[in-house]
Amino acid sequence: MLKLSKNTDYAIILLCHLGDVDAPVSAQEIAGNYQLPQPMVANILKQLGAAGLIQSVRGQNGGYVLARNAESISLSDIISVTDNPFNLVECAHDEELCKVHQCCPTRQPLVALHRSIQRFMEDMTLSTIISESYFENPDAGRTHHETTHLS
Amino acid sequence: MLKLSKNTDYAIILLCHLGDVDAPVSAQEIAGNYQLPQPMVANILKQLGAAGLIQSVRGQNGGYVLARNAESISLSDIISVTDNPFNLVECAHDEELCKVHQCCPTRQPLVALHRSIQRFMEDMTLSTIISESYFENPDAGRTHHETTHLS
DNA sequence: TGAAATAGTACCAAAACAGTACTATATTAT
DNA sequence: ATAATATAGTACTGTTTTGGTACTATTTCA
Repeated sequence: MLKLSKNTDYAIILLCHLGDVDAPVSAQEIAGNYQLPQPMVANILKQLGAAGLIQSVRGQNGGYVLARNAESISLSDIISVTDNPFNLVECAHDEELCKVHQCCPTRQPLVALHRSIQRFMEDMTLSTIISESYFENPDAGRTHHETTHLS
Repeated sequence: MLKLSKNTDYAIILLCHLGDVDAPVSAQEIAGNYQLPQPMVANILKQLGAAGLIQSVRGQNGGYVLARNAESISLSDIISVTDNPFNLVECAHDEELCKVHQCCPTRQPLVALHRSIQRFMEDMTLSTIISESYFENPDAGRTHHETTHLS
């Protein structure tokens, strides 16, 4: 249906939060903060940790921290963890999969679209996302998430 | 999962075929030509007809023809018929839907990505798709779909 | 009048998504 | 030590979407 999964949607929120805080943040804390289902948040953080995007700190007062700086984490990185590998059309990566191996009219232009999206996602880094978000708003302090309403 | 539905995938193939032929083409004919499931092809053609992208000719020797010229049919038009309305994120069109109406970090950049994809799909017309496809290959005649193999 | 085509609608199985549950292990505060 | 708090790993479940089918009615032409 050409839309991002909740996993990805949430992952971006989580990572933005982590990118904005220095101390380890727990799943519970984030889930509470953004009113997201705690088990899902925990799951996603686990995945992001396993993928090496964030680093886990176990034990009491533990949580997660970004494993690299926000400039080096791209939207593409995130999506490849939380969504299945991005493939606008099956044959985009593996031409063998093309059933219509006669004269497939779709491949050329759709692969172009695929690449275009891919590039956008690679260029869009977490730091860009954070700077474009409302975290940086003058009247929205780090802990006052109620202050700004999206228009 | 951020991929095109089979419906859309097939629809593009069907429309390319129609754009390449003048006389009405039946669902059966296309399904046979591209080895696609006939009922699905029929379904998709019905939808495209209802949406006004193609025109139906009923009765024996009937079929479908493009309702407008291929320049005026965009990938966006096609997808809006065969996929659910394109929404990379729920809040892209309807901000009210945003659950995290506190300080949603995702909205700005994801709406940007959404718009970028949207524009690409609006600019990509059926005639462009056809001209980029292999229909126009010198050695691939209109009815010889076997001649070219995608590499 | 029968064959071939679309029109409309409804249905079904399999896959993906969204979300949950449970057990084990690590760390720290007391 | 040990209880509390956290991640790690894994497996499960209900709902939605997708992919595909079936059936009946209607139109048109030979």
